[in-house]
Amino acid sequence: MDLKRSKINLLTEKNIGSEIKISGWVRTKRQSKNVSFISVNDGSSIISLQVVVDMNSFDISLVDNITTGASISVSGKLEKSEGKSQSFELLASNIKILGLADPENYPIQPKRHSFEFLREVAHLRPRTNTFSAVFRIRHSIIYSIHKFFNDKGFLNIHTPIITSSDAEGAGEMFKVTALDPKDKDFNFSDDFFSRPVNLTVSGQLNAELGALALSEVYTFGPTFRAENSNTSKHLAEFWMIEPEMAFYDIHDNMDLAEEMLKYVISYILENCDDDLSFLENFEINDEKSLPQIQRNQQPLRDRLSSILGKKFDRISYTEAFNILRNSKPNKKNKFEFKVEEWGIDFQSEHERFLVEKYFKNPVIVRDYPKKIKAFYMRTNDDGKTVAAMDVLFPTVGEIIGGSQREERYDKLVHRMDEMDISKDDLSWYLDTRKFGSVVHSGYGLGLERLVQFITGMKNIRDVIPFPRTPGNCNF
RNA sequence: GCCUUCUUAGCUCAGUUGGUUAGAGCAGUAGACUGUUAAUCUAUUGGUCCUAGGUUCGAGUCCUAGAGAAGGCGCCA
Repeated sequence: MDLKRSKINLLTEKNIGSEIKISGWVRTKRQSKNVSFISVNDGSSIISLQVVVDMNSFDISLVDNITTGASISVSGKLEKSEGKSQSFELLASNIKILGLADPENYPIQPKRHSFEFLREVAHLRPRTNTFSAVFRIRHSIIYSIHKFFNDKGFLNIHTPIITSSDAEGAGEMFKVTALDPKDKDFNFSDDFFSRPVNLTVSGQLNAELGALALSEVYTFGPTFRAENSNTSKHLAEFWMIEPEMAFYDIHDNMDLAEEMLKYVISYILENCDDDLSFLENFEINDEKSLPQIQRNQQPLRDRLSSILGKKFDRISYTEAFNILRNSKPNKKNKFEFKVEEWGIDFQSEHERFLVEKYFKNPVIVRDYPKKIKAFYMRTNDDGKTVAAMDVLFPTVGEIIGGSQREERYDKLVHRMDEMDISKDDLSWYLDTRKFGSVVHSGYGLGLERLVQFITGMKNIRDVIPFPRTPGNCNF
């Protein structure tokens, strides 16, 4: 009677007839006089195992204590199920309660909760079907990204989380100090690093150093932005994948981005079908209360498959600008921000028009006006644009932002002067352009936005275990 | 940061033009039930109507301020 624990996702009809043991958390219990049914889930998949308890063979008080949320360990024989919703079930011969869950206080009930409520109990929400599905898919996305790059010969490098550079212009930074900022003698020279330091807003500049020695590298780490952004697409702490490749121009860069996104999506379609199918049905039910126009036009898995079918549309900023300027909504003043002058930054309503209405396909826009882009992007021959590219996806918008980097020392210095960026602080960065500089490119992919797109979750706070947003740093 | 909306039982919500003891479903509790699938049936506990002021004979409902949340926008990934 010393059975090894089986994981529920690995049980198949082949195990019918054998003695097994499982452990997990009770989802629901359905009890009648002679028999009790307990759904147990161990997080290994969306599927719970039905445990059948013959009430005549067990102490009633033991079964009474098995409530939603309790953890139990059950051994017995796996049998063909008489019920409709599963092909096999576990006939309990031995039940051990591992941990009670007081039903008066356990917040997760076998019913629909709002996502807002579940955010308040984020420590327990992985015990729900939706969140366990999202987190399993999140894991598989992360795994497939590592696999994609590994198979292509990229090296994963860790770039610093605490950084002294603040010149990247990627947003407001969180200051890091070991001192008491309220101290009136506060002085950075007395601080741990003897200088002001921040949490990283991007690993890119460091990753470039790696690429200019190791050819193809990528970072995959946490990123921190102290922007007061209150939207369903922004987090103060999120995870970013930043590949950086020597000898890649902007077109190689776009090819890689498209190949990677398609690889990950097809990996998830192949390996996470149970979870995707659960989320797909959830979304369909959820959207029943919405008017037709606000619903998704296609079920989740069809949306993902349709990304794989076609090449992403690729256009220059100028082409996109002309499409937008001549578009119906622009002529009829339906856009909140009218498209009139070349050089404007596109608003999310413009991006959505391109992706969801005009092309009905992911779109890569490249060659943006240099005025609206960062100093490190390579200036094009026209002198007005830079070799930047944004990958725009339906629903989540900008999922990737990248560029070919300015590898020419003089031009880079010129841009830094123009934009008033300290050459002293970035002398190490400039060194790579002094010594053996080469054409190179890279991009940043927001992990959570990709998870959002793949799972169909509407709020980014529901695709990361413990979201950090303005005014919210619980757990 | 800006705009809009919301906050009623543990959860999800209803609550009429301001009118008496504030309602439902689920959960909980007690019981019933020969195999259930968010089981079902019967009974039942549970309320600082977000907070503080104000208007009124009377406020869950109207007004002001504050707190929290959601959606949209900006910033971006």
